Amino acid sequence: MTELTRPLSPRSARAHATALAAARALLGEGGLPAATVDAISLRSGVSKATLYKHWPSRTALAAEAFGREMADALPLPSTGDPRADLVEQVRQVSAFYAGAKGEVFAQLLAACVTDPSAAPYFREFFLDGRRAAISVLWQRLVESGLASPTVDAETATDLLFGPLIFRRLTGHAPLTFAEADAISSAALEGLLKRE
Amino acid sequence: MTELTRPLSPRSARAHATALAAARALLGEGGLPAATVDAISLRSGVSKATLYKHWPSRTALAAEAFGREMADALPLPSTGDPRADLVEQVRQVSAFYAGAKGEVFAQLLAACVTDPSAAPYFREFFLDGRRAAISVLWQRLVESGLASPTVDAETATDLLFGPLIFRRLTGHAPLTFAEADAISSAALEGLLKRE
Amino acid sequence: MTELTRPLSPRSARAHATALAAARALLGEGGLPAATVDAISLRSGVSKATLYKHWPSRTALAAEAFGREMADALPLPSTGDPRADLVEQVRQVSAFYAGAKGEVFAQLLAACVTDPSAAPYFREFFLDGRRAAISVLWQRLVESGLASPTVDAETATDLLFGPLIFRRLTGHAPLTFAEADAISSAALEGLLKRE
Amino acid sequence: MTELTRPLSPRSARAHATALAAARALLGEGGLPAATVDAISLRSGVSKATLYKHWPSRTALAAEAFGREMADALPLPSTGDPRADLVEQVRQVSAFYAGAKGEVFAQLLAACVTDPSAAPYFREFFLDGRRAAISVLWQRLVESGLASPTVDAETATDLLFGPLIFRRLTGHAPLTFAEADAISSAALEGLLKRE
DNA sequence: TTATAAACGAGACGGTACGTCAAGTCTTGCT
DNA sequence: AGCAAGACTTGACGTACCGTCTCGTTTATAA
Repeated sequence: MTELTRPLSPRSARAHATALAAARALLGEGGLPAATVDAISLRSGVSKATLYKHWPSRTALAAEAFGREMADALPLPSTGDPRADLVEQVRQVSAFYAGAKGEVFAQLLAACVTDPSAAPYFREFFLDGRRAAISVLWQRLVESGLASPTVDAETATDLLFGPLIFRRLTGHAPLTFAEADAISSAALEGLLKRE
Repeated sequence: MTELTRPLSPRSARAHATALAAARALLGEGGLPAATVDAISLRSGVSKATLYKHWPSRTALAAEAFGREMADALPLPSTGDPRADLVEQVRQVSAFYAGAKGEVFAQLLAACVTDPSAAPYFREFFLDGRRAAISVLWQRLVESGLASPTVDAETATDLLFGPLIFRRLTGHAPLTFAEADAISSAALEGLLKRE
Repeated sequence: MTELTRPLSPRSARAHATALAAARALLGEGGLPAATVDAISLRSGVSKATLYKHWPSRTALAAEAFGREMADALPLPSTGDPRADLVEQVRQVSAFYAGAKGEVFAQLLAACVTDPSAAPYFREFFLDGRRAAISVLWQRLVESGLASPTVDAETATDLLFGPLIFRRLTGHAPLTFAEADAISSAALEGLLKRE
Repeated sequence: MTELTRPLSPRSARAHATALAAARALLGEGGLPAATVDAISLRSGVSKATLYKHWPSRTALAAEAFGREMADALPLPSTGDPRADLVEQVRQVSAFYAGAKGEVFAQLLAACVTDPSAAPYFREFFLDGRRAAISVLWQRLVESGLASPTVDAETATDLLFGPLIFRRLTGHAPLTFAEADAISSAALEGLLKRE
């Protein structure tokens, strides 16, 4: 448990949860631009003052809402073939980025650049989750002897997803499965051990 | 010549250039947040109305100003060793991202997510330049037989810089030379031919 | 001939007339707000620079256009009965003020408050014409011995039309024939000689 | 109490009053042109957004400020002689129109033509007050048997002040006491009963 | 007929103010 | 006490129209 997830009084917990639900709904309807503080307050019935007692900024609130929603949306593949699992995960994630949720992801990532107070929330509730998932897959590869233990999961994650995210942000190239495969295979060639 | 760089009357050209200079200065002083439309107008003496005739939004203006400034700031290494050149370029770029200019880069990249009208300007005046530079280096590698012609420069660029940019945006990991080397060597392992 | 109506070269005269025609049309379509300098220039093909060589301001141009149009629109009644003629004139004018043209009149009168350079044009091309018409009627009354020569036509005009215009501007009371009659009869009672 | 004068929370009332005071001061210094929204906001410390929550437009704000200021500035004469009182009132009002405040009055009247949203404010806070004052005087005349009850105070007011205001707006004739007397006596001749 | 100077057409520019928006803070009153 | 309601400040945005200016072209008149 971190500083961002301390226990709350029942009343506070209710306000907290209600606000998150409203934010999630608004994010789904119109992305981050729709998740206005006033809109969240209005829909949830939680006052603005209370919102700012729970989160340092609107972006932080949205980041937590988004992160919690995504927590279960991207299940870990587990076919037994570690390499295939990782490739599959990259494909899934690239599909995610290409879709509507990917748009929200991009908006949040962008917003965190401007609003540093939100970054910890985005990391805590979204990025760390993704990263942990990859760590598991990576660990399996290392244990299978396919990947070198000298490359840490951090670097592997960045190599596998950084390119996809970069494309998503700049929109200079499409995010198809083919592209995802090209990237993941190239990256994995570099990451995995030679025979 | 694209649509964004059509020839202008002398008078317009003057206003255009003056505005860009003011924007560049403001970006240098306080990053994107300082490059307000009013501030640019005030400092350059170019009226707001004129600014909005030349650019669709403040972000587009800033993107062009930033891109033009960076055009020469990142020279191509040319030591004769294609692989070393590419590695050196990655190191330089990672240093760039880690510095003050990298902050502005991140702000612009983020702003383009929110403001789609600015994205073409950012691509035209910054990203494409960077991408072209890498293409040259990549071409040398292909010609040297070190890299496979089946991997295009686009993919290579994304693989080499996507991870760095991702780190810069989320701030989850530092952008040191060591990190840059780890990433570039891992990526290159996958990209380059095995002997 | 006043300073405002000096002879022009054929070319200039053409531009002058074309601009006035365009202004008149625009006034008819959307009132003074529609008679933008750009709109007049665009529709007439007369450049803005030329417009400002002929008139000191957009309002002056519009005032002249309006005044010339109205010159013949309000014919003098001439039934032989001077008193009836005057009453009829007041009724006609009140009907005019109540209509669409009256709206434009009000807009021009208002604009001249803000833009003093236009006032002479409004007087020259509109007000003086109206005032002259009343003078004729008033003169007939005086000659008929119905009105005292000690009251000048100026005062009579103001008394007869001031109230109507005041109502038109503030909109606090309607401008019906009944109202016009009430005002004119009351005013005339004071202006005309007793039996 | 009308819709324009509903009760406000203490906080809002403070902002409302402060804004009006600033507007009044600015009107006094530079007339309506000086009563810019930004200027009022700056001087009063009330933000523009708040101003636009309280009033539909800058003109409406200025109209209310002006009207409230004038409320006590033009006291009712009460000499016991109803006719003399009315003449005196006309003289006072004509002096008012001829002065600096009259300039502001003309500007506001003109502005209300362009900005219909402001007209109710000008009526509510200025014109109705003036009109009520005249009604009192007129009532006294009627009660004294000097004026006919068939002429309503509305018409009398328009007849007495319309001409003055018309002169003030067009500037075609001066607004001296002599002129005012000529107008008022002529008008009253028509309005008052013959013995 | 041709030169040439004035006037024009096209349209960009500087300036000023407008009215709007969302973020984040603060007050007021209810529970 | 603590929260809902909501008004307030701040800062920037993008727009509209005015009147001025530049530049290249047309037109009228005199050589």
